[in-house]
Amino acid sequence: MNVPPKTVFYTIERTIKSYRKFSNRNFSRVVDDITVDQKLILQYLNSSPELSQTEIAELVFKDTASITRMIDLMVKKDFLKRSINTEDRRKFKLEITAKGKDILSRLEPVIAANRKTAFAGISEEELIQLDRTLQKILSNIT
Amino acid sequence: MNVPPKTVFYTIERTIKSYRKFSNRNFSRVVDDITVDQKLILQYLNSSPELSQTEIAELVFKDTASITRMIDLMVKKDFLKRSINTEDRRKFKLEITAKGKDILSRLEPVIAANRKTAFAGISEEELIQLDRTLQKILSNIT
DNA sequence: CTTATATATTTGATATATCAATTATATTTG
DNA sequence: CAAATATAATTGATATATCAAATATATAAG
Repeated sequence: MNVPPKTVFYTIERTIKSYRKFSNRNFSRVVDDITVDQKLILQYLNSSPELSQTEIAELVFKDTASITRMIDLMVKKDFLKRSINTEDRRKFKLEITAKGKDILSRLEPVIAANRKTAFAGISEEELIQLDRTLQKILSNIT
Repeated sequence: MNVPPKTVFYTIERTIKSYRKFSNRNFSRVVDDITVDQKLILQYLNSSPELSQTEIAELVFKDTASITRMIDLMVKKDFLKRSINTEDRRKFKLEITAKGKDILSRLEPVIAANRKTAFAGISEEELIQLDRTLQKILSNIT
């Protein structure tokens, strides 16, 4: 017997983990060696190039230590270039490399296709409702 | 402008991460040094004492390598006892220690209170709908 | 200006996640 | 039965998560 109040978080967890795996699998068909989170960082930097590492950390719900290490790796893989920010020498300037931009453009259609597959047979209204319920939960616990 | 089809996974991720933090915070008021996942393993073993490590891994959506290490730790912390399973010598018998049982009993009310807080103002019907939508997404991607 | 405080990032320690390879034991098949 | 295959768990390598402490720079307060 499944009682949603007792199992909803279980289902949420399962959904997000499955989606991560699903996305990673599809990404790896098009691009080598990039994770969902690295792609997300590229996307954020692409639309807001002035983001600091701390701001990125907030956006992706990780702490700054994780971001430091992820960006180290992304620099090593030549997705990003890190240089000193002369405005505020505590920060860095993060730039997407040509390789990073290429990857991003090749991933865009995959991202769209992933969503389409995931939401097949689910109406816009139903997604709005899903979002609304999750927002309620969020505001209850934060 | 927030378009749920593009942001729902973001919200799902945020919700589950916040709930994890919220739970961990509340657990640590009652018990020292236990994580949400370790608690979950204790709960599963409590209701199904014959579970193998592989079965536990499936239940908590982790791989067997993670479970090996988590259980190592839980044995070290005296939450669990690991002994050879004479029926099938590839497996182990996992038993909850007295300390583990005590922890579990002290956490039960916290778990119930966590859910109550998280779901305040959300009807049973709404939770069922949430669950239903997530199940649809799951079946689309697996 | 100088001290105190705040902010941005890094580093170290420890836990967890994931993949691939390995070991030990069980089961199947020829 | 012996060889092949399958299953359970471990180990090693690498990435990530999290906390606390450290470092560097900026800003505020006296």
